[in-house]
Amino acid sequence: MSSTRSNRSSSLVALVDGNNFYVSCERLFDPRLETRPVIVMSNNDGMVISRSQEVKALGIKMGAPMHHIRDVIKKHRIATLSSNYGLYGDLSQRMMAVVGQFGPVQEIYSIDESFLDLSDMQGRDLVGHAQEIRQRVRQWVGIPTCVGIASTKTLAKLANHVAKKRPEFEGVCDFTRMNEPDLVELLGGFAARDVWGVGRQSDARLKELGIRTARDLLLADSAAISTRFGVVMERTISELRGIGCQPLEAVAPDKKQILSSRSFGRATSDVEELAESVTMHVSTAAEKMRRQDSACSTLQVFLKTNPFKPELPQHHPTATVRLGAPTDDSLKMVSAAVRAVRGLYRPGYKYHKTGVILIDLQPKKVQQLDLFADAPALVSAGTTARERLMHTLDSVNRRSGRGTMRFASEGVDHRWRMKREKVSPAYTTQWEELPVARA
DNA sequence: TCTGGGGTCCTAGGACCC
DNA sequence: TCTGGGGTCCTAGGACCC
Repeated sequence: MSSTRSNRSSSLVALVDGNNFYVSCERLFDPRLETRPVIVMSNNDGMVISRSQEVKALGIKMGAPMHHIRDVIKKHRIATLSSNYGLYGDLSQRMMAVVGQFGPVQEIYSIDESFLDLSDMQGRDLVGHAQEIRQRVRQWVGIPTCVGIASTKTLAKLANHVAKKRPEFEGVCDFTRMNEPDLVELLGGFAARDVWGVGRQSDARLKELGIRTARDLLLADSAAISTRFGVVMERTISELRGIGCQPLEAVAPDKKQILSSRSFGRATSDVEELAESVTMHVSTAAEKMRRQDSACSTLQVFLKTNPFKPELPQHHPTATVRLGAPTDDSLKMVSAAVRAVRGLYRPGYKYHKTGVILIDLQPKKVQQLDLFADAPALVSAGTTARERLMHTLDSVNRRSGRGTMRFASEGVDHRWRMKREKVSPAYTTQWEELPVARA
């Protein structure tokens, strides 16, 4: 054991994470929420995706279906809000910009978390530095955060978790300040499930081997774990021991696939409505794809009935659609996808979700040509009329809001659109909805 | 009435080739 | 009588993350 963390001094990683991020965003613009327990709900107001401290204390779990907790909500006067991703995304960008000033390399890991490389601060006051980050984000953006510091990403995640759970750390936990026996003992107080990369399934199987805590996992026989659980879990153990297996990625790599899907507010058996929703998903996904300058030659379309209603007949077909030469042309993709919907559709089922996945993504410049195509689709000099149209479409929608310019086959009625009954205003991204300060 | 959406990586198994 | 072995590619599915 003495050698397991001997090289930990070589790198320093901080994880900065927003506390109850969506709830914090909502509270920032509606101070009345400060004194109430608050829940932010998923799309369609279906389940819990962010909870204030008070809600966590009441034992309401992440992911709980809203209709299971109706009574608790009423009893404790919990405020429930539809999710407002425009708001969260905007505040996220501000938070990331502030955090990024505190280290030479930042990896934005999710909407509310980023890693910072602090390796060049060896021997300096890291806790003080981290407190400064927290204070500035709080002051400039308004979001409370916690910071975990350690020699690897996995340990930094765990340190962050400790900082959140143990008030005595005052929001910052630095594992590199602790000596090894103390750290191992501390980890004995946290479940294996709290470790990044240990999910529900692995946790159950680890328990069968007597591995219950983060400490147990750190001390486990990694060769034996590797055969039973695979290389991913083996890497997790290495990271717990201070051996970095996951470098920081400052530049987000291009997406390898892009998915757009959504449950309906109300199930439908109407093939035209299914086609409308799929048209919308294709155009959303294609716009994202063009933003990263990629093209694709294959897409998948799927329909799903509601799996939570086993008493109804179930149908969840998928179609894989080949497009020929790689393309980023929404029109081409829409017509192929809609054809696929008509092929997949069976009358008599209540569909409650559709989706489109663009797979096979590749940079536009280096694409393979279709051997049988009449003419190269995208390599022609300059831009084609179709490309200019896509460009116009994207810039209009960027400037004036999604859906300003769209395909006729997306329909206008949208009786299937999702439910968002309690959404807060777009405080930071729409002029008409800016908060007003009163004297 | 009522259970999200968007990703990544890994593995197993089948088809096919030499 | 004997019934291989190694490699690639593709797909589906599982597990994990937030």
